[in-house]
Amino acid sequence: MAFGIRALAQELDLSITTVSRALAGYSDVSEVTRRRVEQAAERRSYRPNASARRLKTGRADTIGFLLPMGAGGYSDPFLAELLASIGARLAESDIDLLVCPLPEGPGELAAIRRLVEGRKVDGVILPRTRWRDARVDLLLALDAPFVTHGRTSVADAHAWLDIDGETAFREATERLIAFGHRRIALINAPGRFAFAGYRRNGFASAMRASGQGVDPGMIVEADPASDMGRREAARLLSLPDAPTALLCATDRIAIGALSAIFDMGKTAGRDVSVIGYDDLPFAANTNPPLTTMRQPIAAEGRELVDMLARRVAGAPITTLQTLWRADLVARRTDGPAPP
Amino acid sequence: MAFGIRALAQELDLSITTVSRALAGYSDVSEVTRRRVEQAAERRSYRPNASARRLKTGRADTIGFLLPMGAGGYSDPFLAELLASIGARLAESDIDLLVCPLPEGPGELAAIRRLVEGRKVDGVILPRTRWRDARVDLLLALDAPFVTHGRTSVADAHAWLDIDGETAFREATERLIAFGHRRIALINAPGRFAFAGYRRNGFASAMRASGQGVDPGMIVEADPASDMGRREAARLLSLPDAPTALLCATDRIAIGALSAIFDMGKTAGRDVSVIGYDDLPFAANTNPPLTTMRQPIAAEGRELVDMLARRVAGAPITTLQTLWRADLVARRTDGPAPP
DNA sequence: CTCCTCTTCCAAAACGTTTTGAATGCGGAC
DNA sequence: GTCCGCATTCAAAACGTTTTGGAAGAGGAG
Repeated sequence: MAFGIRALAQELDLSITTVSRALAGYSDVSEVTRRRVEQAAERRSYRPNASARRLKTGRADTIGFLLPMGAGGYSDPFLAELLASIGARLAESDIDLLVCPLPEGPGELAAIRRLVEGRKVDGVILPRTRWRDARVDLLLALDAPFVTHGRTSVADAHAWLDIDGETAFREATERLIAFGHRRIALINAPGRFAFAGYRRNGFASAMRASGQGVDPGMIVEADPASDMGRREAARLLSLPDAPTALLCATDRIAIGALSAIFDMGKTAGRDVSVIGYDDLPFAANTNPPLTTMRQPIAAEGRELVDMLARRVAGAPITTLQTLWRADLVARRTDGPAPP
Repeated sequence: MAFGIRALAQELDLSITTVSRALAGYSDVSEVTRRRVEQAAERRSYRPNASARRLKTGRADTIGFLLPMGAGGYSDPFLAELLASIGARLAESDIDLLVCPLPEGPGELAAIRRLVEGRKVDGVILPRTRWRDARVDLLLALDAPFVTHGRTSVADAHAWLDIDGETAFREATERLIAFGHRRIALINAPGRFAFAGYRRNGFASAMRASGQGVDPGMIVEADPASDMGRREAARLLSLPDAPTALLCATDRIAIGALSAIFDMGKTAGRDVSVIGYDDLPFAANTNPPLTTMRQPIAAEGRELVDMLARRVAGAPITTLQTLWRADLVARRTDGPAPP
């Protein structure tokens, strides 16, 4: 029913071929014809049927974003921002963005299969890698072009963009040590996430370098989506030899920690130092404003798209492994250790 | 190259027709054949080419989510959460989700055209309506099935789901009045958004009903994505006859207000009351925890999907106009007016 | 044996593009 | 007048499905 190329050709008394080639910009159609075709197409607001074009060309002109869904289904501000910047970049190049929610559990692999075996996308972006990641294994097995945000145990074998969490957390720890803190706790994200390992290593290496070993009791894990950050912070702070500084793997955990500190009648930055990670928009508006580490989320989204494009075009994997660094944003939740 | 239905049929020594019908569950293929086909399909992990199927059936089995991009490109937590719940609902029914970022400005209409004229989607969800909304006009003109989140000036003519902001803000204002507040300010969202009008009306009607008129100086607008909320709050609070309560159109604005109050050395809930709207995840973790109004975002996402499905199936528009209410979540940023 | 009804299968025609390979017409060179 | 090259156009064959309109065969009724 739609106004197709056939009707357009008929109206112009041209062949389908010529109309197609005129609009595609081939050189073997005369300037005057091209103009005529373009005007008619505009007038009728003709637009090629995407399915037909895809079927014929074999390209989907679409990429998939695998969106991990937490148990609560709650959205992750980091992912939202990454998604937004990916979308913005794609819009510049007329490529569509298919968002594929990955249910937690075994269903996630089926969802990926549907996407790539159905040829719905040319390539895939996978954020929030786990260290041992079955999704990555599957994508490798399917031979689908993809880029991850975050490294994995098989990082050599695929394209990735990552932020150097190890360095970032080492430096943040050194900062706290320089402030005179001796008992420092790390409230990490769950260990299955690849980034948690790096952040932990950075923390541990700075602690060891400073001469004080790592007290296993000072490293805990909390799910950023829940209020576990708050509870863990409260627990740590009421210990007999409580830490004077809390290094948090994410801003969401840090927010919870701030809340716990407030509840105890203490003041963040003076009684207890807190450092987060992500610099989410609301980090500047906590009370007091949160000291945190900033990763360039918008730039990451753009870079992921560009890397994926290069991968689809056949660039070798070894040229598509990028490590960026995060920068500390000093605000007011950290400072000298209390006497 | 992909393993198609043709190869599968050949391997089974059956016709393409039979394979297709076996997998589609038609009754005119014998049970034993069906089983054989299903097993082979499983073994070869055959999956119909989505483009071919779409071309043939005319359905895209995909819906579009129009994602408005703020100037900064920053993601909106409300939209992120809505998107997540829409995605989760769709996954249950094997429908894909195409996210279409709408650049601010005239380009937004072109993006919509690409989507629906290219037949990439069966229907569209449009959140964050403006009162006069060119996108809605376009969708109506294109005769595309769509559902909006939020009403518009032409709400009679399209399907929508909305939260009754007028009632919510009237009740919140009444609550503040009951607390003894006399000077109450509304920090609203920009007036172009449809919801801003309703919230303003609710506020104004409660103020009038209480006998105190509405002071135009006590209604200001702030872009939730920026730190204008903070600045406006600071300005209002340093006025000669400063308000004792700030009613904020969104939690993001409220966060900014809280921050301004903190900066002035005052305490929210005691010196100045603040009420937000959205109950975003971090609202429970502000200091002190934010009193706000909760809209059931996850349920809204599901309902939008279901409404759109009914619309695509041909349900009349008048049966697809739903108004839900928001509930106040009393926490600790509001209380009796100071003497 | 003929005729019908079921069950089970299939050939072929779409769907709306892109692309291949060739046809047409024209001007100029010989 | 013939031949060649160039510019322009087109018919037809895909792409991988779904669906239409039978056909073939078996079994039962008459």
